Amino acid sequence: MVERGSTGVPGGRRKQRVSMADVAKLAGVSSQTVSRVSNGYPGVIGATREQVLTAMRDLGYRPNSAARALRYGQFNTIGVILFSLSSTGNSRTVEAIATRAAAEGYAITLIPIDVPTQDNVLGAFTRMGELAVDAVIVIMEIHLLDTGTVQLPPGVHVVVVDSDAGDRYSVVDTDQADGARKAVSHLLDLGHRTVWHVTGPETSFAGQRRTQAWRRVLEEAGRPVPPPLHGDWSAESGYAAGLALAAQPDCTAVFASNDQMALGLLRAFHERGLRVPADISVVGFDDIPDAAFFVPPLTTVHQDFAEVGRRCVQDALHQIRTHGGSQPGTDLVPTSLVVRHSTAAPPDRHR
Amino acid sequence: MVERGSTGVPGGRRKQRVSMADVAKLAGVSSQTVSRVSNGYPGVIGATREQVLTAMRDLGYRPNSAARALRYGQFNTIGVILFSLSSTGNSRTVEAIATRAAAEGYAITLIPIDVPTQDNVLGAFTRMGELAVDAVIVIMEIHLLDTGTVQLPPGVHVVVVDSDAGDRYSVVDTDQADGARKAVSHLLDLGHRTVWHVTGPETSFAGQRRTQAWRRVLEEAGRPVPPPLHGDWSAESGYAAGLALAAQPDCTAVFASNDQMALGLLRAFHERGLRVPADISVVGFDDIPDAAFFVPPLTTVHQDFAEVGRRCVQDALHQIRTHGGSQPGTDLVPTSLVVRHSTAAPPDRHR
DNA sequence: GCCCCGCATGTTTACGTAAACATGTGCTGT
DNA sequence: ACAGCACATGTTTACGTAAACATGCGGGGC
Repeated sequence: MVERGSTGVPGGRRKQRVSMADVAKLAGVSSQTVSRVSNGYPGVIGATREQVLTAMRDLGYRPNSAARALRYGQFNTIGVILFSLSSTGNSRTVEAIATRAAAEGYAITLIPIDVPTQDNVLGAFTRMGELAVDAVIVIMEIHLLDTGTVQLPPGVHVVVVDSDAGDRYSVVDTDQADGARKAVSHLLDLGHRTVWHVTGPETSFAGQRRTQAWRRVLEEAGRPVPPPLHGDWSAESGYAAGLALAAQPDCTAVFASNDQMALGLLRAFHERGLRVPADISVVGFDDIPDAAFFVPPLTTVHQDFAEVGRRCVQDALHQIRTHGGSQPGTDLVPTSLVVRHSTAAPPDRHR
Repeated sequence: MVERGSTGVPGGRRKQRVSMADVAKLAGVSSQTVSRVSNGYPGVIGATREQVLTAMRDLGYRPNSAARALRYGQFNTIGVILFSLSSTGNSRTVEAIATRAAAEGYAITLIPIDVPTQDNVLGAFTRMGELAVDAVIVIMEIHLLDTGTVQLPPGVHVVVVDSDAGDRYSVVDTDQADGARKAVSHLLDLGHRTVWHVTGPETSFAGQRRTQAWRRVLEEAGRPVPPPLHGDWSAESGYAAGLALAAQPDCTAVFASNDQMALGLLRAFHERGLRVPADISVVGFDDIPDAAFFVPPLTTVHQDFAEVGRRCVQDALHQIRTHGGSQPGTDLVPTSLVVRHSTAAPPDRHR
């Protein structure tokens, strides 16, 4: 008989992972008793328990979660499908999801999608299907999924962030419209005749809703609606928009659809010699940590990403526990306007 | 006999997930044949294969990864333990890890640690041990682990980012020292007599190494070494440091240990009427996307987070495939200096 | 024409765990 | 003192998959 446990490689161990049977043998008990100790069940006498615990320590026993999952039919894992972690919002949402899930004893499995083509998304869902996942949280413009093509594996519970798919899925989202409303109203209240707007990409529902709300507020107030400038969330696109806006003599207030584009605006205005907020006011959206340290500190709409993440997990767990008992619908997380120093009344000549 | 498949809950299905046996029954074959088809093995005649595929589709069969993992003894999953996703660097590293891992057919499981106490870290490792994970990537100051207390579960392969634990673990990291050297040298080359410095937190090895390199360059050039100012990576701490530095009449150049603190510096200097770079030069570290749109655009050290993530996964996979065959050691990813507009020669009076 | 071999498919088994059921010991109550 | 029961512990089984081994059929070589 060859001793297969020994190997010449330092630290190179066969995958002879320690199982309950091994512990049981060493402790001189049955594997069921080991199981009971491992799971903290009562009905094991002190001395036996000690023996088992000692054996576990000596052998470095760790339960095999695959076997557990197989036994229980669930994995204590939530999958997160997302397009990108680069945006502050996404990474903070994911962090909140992970933290909350950990507190509930769930792990998070990340499935990133490089390029959001139908194929890739479909692939991600397929992989999720094969994956050990009890529920899936999708952080992505859901219309990319085109429900006709992409079939969510049945029996997998889904929560969607940042989408209008509330009729089909459980949706958690920031109240984009209300946030935008607050931003635009704030500028109008300061006395600006109207508010210009730098949008997010057209593929973004969050961006679309902010833009809709911006338009709505202006229309309701009977103000002219300037043509929106199209951005892509990046500071660079904000900078480009800022150069264009600086050439508009009647532009005294801008609502940017996120803080990074607002940063680009600030730089463009600074370059063109426009003082913020004396000559022109800027409001952003997101309230990223850096926003308070822009020059000048940015007035912006605060999004509670942590709360979004928390509710996602709550909803996912609820679906898991009730076997999909919850109805589709949209859960809106409120926003708040954080007023800093990038907004003020318009210059006198524009009054 | 009660039919347990039916339930009154809309969409609420028992966990009667479709198994190979179900497919086999419908297709009129044995489950082994289904297995063969599922895994694309040869030795199944066309007609039979078609029958099985049809049955799979009809029932919506998806393989159970827990059973697979149990059978094979591995999970095709890499765990990532991290302190925070909030920092740009971490989230981009994680994104790169996830992307690369996905390309290799591995999933990523995230374990966040709220507060990096020994207990929490230990808990995370324990959970990882129980988790279905073939390797672990730790993004964290490793000295928090204090190897005496925290025991990595044996048989789990580990890669560490941002640490000096190269003697015990496989470490992948940005070449912090070289990056800092480039930053400080750049400023000296411009004619500054010396360079002030805002550090990262003392608990950060990355920060420590940047600070060491800063000091070393000054000493080697025979320049005075001003007392470093202590930051915590946040723009706010950079702002505070900036206010202090603005009061130093002989300070003409500052190296901030990351871009966010540099942002804080820029704002403080702007508030104090110091022009950057005419009166004072600033260099950051990281090259976050926004840095190009600071006022003025920031000269900074570019870190290739994506490459770090990629190498982490490569190393982890290598360990998995060779059963831990790789030796501990440090794999350094090079940096580059990106010169923008926040640096210039010192004002004449300081020449 | 018969034997043997190859190939398609079926059967058995093990992976590690834990519920369900089975056993056996000692103590309690009358 | 003995029935009966509570409690500690052991045994069996199922979870879904796939390797290893077994079966059975048809066709080619002699």
